Amino acid sequence: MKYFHNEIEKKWQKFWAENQTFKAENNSDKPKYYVLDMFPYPSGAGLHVGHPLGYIASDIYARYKRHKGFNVLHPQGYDSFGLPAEQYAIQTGQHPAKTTEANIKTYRKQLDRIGFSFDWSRELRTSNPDFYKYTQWIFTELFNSYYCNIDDKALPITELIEELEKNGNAKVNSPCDNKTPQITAKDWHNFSEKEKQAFLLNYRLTFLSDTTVNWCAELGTVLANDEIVNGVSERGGFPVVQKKMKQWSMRITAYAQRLLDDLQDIDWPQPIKDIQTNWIGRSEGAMVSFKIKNTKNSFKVFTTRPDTIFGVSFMTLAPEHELVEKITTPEQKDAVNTYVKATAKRTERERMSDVKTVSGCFTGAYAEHPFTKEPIPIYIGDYVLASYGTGAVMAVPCGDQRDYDFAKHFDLPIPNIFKDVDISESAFEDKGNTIIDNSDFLTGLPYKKAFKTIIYEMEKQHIGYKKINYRLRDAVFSRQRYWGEPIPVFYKDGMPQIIAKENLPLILPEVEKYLPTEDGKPPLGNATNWAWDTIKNKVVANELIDNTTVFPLELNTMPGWAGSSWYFNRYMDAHNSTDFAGKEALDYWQDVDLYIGGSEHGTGHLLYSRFWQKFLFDRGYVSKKEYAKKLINQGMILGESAFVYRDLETNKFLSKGLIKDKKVQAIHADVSFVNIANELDIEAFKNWRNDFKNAEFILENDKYIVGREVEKMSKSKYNVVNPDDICEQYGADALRLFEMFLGPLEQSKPWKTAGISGVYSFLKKLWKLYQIDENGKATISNNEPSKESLKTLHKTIKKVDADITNFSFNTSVSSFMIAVNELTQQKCNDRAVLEPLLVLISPYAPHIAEELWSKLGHTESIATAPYPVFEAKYLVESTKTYPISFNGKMRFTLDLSLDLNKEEIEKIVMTDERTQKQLAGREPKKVIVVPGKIVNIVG
RNA sequence: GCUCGAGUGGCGGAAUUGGUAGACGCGCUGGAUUCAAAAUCCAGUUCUUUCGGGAGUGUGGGUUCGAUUCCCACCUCGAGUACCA
Repeated sequence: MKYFHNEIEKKWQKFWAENQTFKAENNSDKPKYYVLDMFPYPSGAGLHVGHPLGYIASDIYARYKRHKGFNVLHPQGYDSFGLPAEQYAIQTGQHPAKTTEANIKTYRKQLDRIGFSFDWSRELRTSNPDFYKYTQWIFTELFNSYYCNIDDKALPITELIEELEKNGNAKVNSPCDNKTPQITAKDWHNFSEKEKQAFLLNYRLTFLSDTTVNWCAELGTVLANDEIVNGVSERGGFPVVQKKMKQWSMRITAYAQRLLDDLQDIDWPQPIKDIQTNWIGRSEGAMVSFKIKNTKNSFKVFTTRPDTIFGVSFMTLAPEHELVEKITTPEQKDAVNTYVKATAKRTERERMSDVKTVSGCFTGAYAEHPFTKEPIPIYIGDYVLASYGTGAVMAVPCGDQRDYDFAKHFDLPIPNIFKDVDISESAFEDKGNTIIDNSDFLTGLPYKKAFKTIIYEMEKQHIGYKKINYRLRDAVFSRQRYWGEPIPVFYKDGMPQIIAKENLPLILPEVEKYLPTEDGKPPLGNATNWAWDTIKNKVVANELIDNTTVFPLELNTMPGWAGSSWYFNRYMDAHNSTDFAGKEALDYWQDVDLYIGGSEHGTGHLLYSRFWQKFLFDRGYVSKKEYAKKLINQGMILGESAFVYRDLETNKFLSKGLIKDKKVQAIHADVSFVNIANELDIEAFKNWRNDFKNAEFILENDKYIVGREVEKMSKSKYNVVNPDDICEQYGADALRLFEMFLGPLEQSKPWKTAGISGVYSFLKKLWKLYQIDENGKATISNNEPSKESLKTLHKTIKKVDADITNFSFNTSVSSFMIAVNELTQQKCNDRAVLEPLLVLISPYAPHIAEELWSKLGHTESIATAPYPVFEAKYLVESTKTYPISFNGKMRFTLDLSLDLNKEEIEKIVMTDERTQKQLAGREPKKVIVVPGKIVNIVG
């Protein structure tokens, strides 16, 4: 009987679905194991061959763990809110829900063909009200919480209110302590309700504030820092400008230190940890106050080099700094105004592209040096960012290159405060062991000592204090879009109010237009009836609302990362209708044991989700402060684009070898028109697009040879390979094996369809090995297998088991090939070998394994079979490698078929040339030989 | 600029973490089978050679009896980040 992958695969996919083979129970005697993929955004283009790479790896692992006796949770769902569906809706008028639904159907069909062991009964979609009900609920919980720096955790806001009533905010240092004014209990009592609400916004973990945001006019929305790449929007590549807007933000900065510290506890790839560490950007330094001469004003600066304070020769404020207006002298007013306006106009991108141009303006004001009392001129300059530190710096030109350049440009003094250091060309930025000079009481001290001394002195004289600063910013949470979770907030007296849990979800309304309203409100502003209905009938039915002063509902929606910040908890109890997940389920599944997905989410999803988990942990809703123990980033599968070359003179297409030094235009040709030998199917190409219909080709050796280049797989490059086609032609098992065989999981690698013939012929050989007769039964013997066959089997068990543990799936595929070749040669047909082998292969190629398993007479799915145990005794047969330990290690390979005893092995080892070299004439005191393990020579 | 990561045949990539470099697959060459093709099977395939060998894991040094693996410097490529005081 021949191997027909199509029949087999369809049959078993149906079997698994009908028997719910992979449905996970929320309790079991078995230990739990949770394998999670980053769920896909269902785009209109469908899956290409690169997408399933991570899913295949996680599926192999999930199936492996089931064989190993674990109760495995392996769910899948869709991140179904997002911008592309909305943009498509704007263009075509199609409701995003409809296109999303259609896309999900395509995705599901494609995924099903690959034979994943997902528990689809737990499928979730972030755009589903059943799901976003809890996304909204978490938002309200964040709103109702503050970060307590004493307990170092989030607490209910009610506890803060109690404290304010008793003691004011003297004790509760908010993370935003720069801006929050100190109040007493009396102040609090004197506040009006509105003032109280406004004050609490300084503490809530999600809060409304006027912030400078990245505004993208083309997309009509604000963007978070991680949604901007090279100064333009990640999606679409549109320009982004800075703009002040009233926005919801998430106070992720409150968690900066814990997000940093807890990286130590999780087994995540080092690059991701590095990325997050850099993004959080912790730096230690000091906050220093400077008085402004002849006024009562003062301002603070943050510096990482307080030890260089005697090298300050000017101060620089960000052009947006609030003091600029107050301190600028009348003579400088015009110049300053011009400069401030000019910088405001520049986009982020322009600012970035000319970082070398020094610009700034003198304010006319002077600060007072806190120690020497000397006057220091105050400048403004756009190299100082309003959003970092205090938006002001003390400039030490001898110790900072930017200050140095600024000083040179404006001809300001550059006092040298480093001993024996030349600063005539550039600033000296090394800390090292430099000795501080010309610095009053710091003179003669090395960096570290000077740092400590100056902070001690500052704190003593109330000039400044030690301070840790983070680069991380609070995450802007509002989006002026339609296709996202509505923010569950209404406004009363201008102050935001939360919609209670029992009134959630706040359903996304239908709108006629997906564009902003005419008066510039977000798309939800088109749904006036929805807003009023929600308010009156549901939200505050018993409250009297002043229709004139209250705008009913928040019209912004949540950003794309809201749903993905907690979805992993929902899978644990996906159908719970009263809570985001039941306590029992949460306690049972705890956290994700293995998470697989792309590294491009390092500063987005992978950071935000850790933040939300910590918050849920603080408030007692989940039991783990990190949600994923281990993370693996799968690499990208790249496409191999094909190019045809149009001669710019004759307009004819030249075969690759004929280009020489002619001027040609390279044009992407669809890769499906090209065969293994890089020959183009000219007819197919002509019929492809109208403008190629009458194309003329100049051939070499009667063939048109295309050029090839490895690029990202994308529709516009016509290099996309569809997994459906591969499944049709070679089968899902071949696709799975091949994707793994392509190379290490975490590396990027090009896809070459030609290579799949290797794994395909492996599957055919495997099939042949079981000798299926005309009745569809395997020819199998129940005899004792040969020693060789047992050796092959156990060697393979050992290797594959180690491979899976190390996630090097590529080498196990090699091992399978070797095993099948050897067993074929040995003419092995023994049940005791062929059955365990099938279990080994089953995670990788589940369909063929199931089919052969059933042909061996089993009625249960192979998925429930236990993983075979490796027995060392079968490997110590012919040769064995012996490591020798003596000032290092040495390995020996001895032929054990000779059945050597201890003494004989010792003799061989001792007379060996390498041993003699190692001993270099010395006599060994003792030679320890442990057969099968180690040879130890004690010198 | 800073921070990571990687350089091994024609190609994708192995190498038990310091012990016979190039497993396995693709491709290529030759052969068997076939009227022929596909499919399948067998042999070969790092380079060089006067057939004894010699060289060889980006380059140059070092440690070691022994280095693709460890250390130092450099070159190239990739990723992240970008005026963060």
